[in-house]
Amino acid sequence: MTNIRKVAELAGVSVATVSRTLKSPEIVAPSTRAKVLEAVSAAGYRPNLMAVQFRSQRTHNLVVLVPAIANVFFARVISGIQAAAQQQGYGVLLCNTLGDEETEERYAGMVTTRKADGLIQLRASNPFGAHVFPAGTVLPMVNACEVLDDAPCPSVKLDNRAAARTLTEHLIGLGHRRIAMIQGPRRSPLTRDRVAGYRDALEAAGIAFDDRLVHPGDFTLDAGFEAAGSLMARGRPPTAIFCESDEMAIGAMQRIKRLGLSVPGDVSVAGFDDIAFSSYSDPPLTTIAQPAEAFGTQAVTMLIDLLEGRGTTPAPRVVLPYELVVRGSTSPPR
Amino acid sequence: MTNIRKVAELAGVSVATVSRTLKSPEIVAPSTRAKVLEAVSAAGYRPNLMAVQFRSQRTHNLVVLVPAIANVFFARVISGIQAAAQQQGYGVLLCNTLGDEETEERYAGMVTTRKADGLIQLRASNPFGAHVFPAGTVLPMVNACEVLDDAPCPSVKLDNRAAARTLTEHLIGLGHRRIAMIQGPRRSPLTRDRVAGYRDALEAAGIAFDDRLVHPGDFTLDAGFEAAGSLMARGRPPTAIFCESDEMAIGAMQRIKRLGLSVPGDVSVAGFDDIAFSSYSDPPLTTIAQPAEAFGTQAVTMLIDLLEGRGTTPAPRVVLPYELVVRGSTSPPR
DNA sequence: GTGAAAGCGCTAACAT
DNA sequence: ATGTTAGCGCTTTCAC
Repeated sequence: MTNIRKVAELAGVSVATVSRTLKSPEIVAPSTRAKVLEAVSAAGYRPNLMAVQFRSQRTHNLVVLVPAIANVFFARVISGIQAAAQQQGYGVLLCNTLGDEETEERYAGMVTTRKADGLIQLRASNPFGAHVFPAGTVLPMVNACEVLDDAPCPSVKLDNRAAARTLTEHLIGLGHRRIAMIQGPRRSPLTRDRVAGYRDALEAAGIAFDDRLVHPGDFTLDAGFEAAGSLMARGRPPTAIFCESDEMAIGAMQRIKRLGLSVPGDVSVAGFDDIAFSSYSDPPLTTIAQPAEAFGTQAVTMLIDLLEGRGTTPAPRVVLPYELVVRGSTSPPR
Repeated sequence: MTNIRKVAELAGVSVATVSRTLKSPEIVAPSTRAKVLEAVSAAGYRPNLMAVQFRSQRTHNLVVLVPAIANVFFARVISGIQAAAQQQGYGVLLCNTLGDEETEERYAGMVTTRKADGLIQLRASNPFGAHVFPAGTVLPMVNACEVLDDAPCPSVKLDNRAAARTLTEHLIGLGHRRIAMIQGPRRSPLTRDRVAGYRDALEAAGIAFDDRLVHPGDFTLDAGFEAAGSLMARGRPPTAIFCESDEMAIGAMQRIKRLGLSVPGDVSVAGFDDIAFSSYSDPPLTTIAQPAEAFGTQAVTMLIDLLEGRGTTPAPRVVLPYELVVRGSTSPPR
């Protein structure tokens, strides 16, 4: 492999001069610079980043912990992360955790073993829990999307409670009183906050909360399909269903249609996320739009700030805006 | 940071012994081993992978070039890649290229600058085109999904021609004669092979190819929606549409329904990929199922074989199986 | 403005 | 079985 020494020989200068020419061209004499640059291209020299990393003790890599890469919403977040990282000179080490804590901790080891400089966690859990960090050090991590209440690091999220309240109010405004909810995983802060928003709206409208109208799920198409089946099998089925993800909403709509009912004629359905498929579902889905890519770019920016010593105290807690998108899947009840 | 020297001091042995204890425990005396392991855990020692990489000249990272991370099919391939890489001790550096050649070449630089050991390319293009490799070296790369005809490296793909023929035969078998096709990008080998399969089937059935029935697209929902609009506006619209991706098929179905027509009553629609949404579309989509995750795991295995000197000549060209999945979106024409 | 040299943490060749 | 040491490629003092 052609290294800096070869280039130095070729240019008739010292390795230090080659290094300087490449890193701070302005401090070498123009004539030397020309010689060196010519030698660099003559030799087809590319700096060995392993050595650079080793020397500088910085990999310029970020680990990203994703519960499910194939989830359409997360895929958009990852796109945002990758674009922002690339733009700031960082690589992205992608890890699919399936929401498993042990797996997350194992991947977090990439930071403690210096394979990456920092980590972005898209789930509400601290993967460094078991890792030892020198006291007084800031955790090289940012928490995004599903955020810990007391995240020991910067975080980016949505005001899920307000968003869920907005969506529920939309349904109530249409005249619905029996509004079901297909939720995310029970222990997720996402679920907790959105349920809180849902209850806020019910309460404000004087509608009693009925726990037979809530059903847990896991954000997938299958979960929505199944949950809609049990909800519609109730004695007094709901006239509207609020799903905590668009995927569940699409699954739910399909189940309702297979029961011979119509959306929104018999049941209104609303989702959360605004994925691309939601504009093309039948009917198009009413939902809460989240700025998925922005979660990624914001998380990257905050993490790099942290890594490069531009972090602030207290850690920033960014809340991104949502938007209610009304489409054809919601209408007044019969 | 606690390094191997600290551990050696703590255990009262040399750094070499610590290294050996960690790499080949069996060659150190049991008593020494115990001392060292204790020191390791007492010091909370984690080997510095930057140094290991530098020393061994191997990063154990793979670069993955994806045209579009947010594409549901690719997301599944990436899941497969990540799982296999992780399992074999490699990290995945994910790069979103948007199909841009310059971007691909820039990312390929991660291999020439030794930030990664090898590369998986999911598009039919050699990103090392402009990079200089020592003559006689094998390119540290594998080409998957959309594969170059003369890929200078191992490859994994589908028999797209046969799959497209199978799907077209299904439509012909139902009685369709005017079968449109919404294609992928014009210059993609995927498009070329699938069009060839489509024409094979037409020809075998004695149906003349009509180029007014083919329409280019780019695999997205939007493209399917638009293309279906123009196809149905023809004087003699098709009775069936074969879409080169499920996303385009879902977009097309939605457009057809908005025209007041029914699927499959007025027009049958078929897709390609078998993404999760296709089971939940209305009607559920007839399609060609591809083993998306398997593309990823196969690509990783071949690449690591190559990197670790287990590559074979000639380079393996793997063809994965497809399956026709018949659902409700196709039926005999009126 | 340029060169000489130390040293980042680790592994492996060699010596004992 | 264990220790000593060179050296991977680079950046950065410190001299001149």
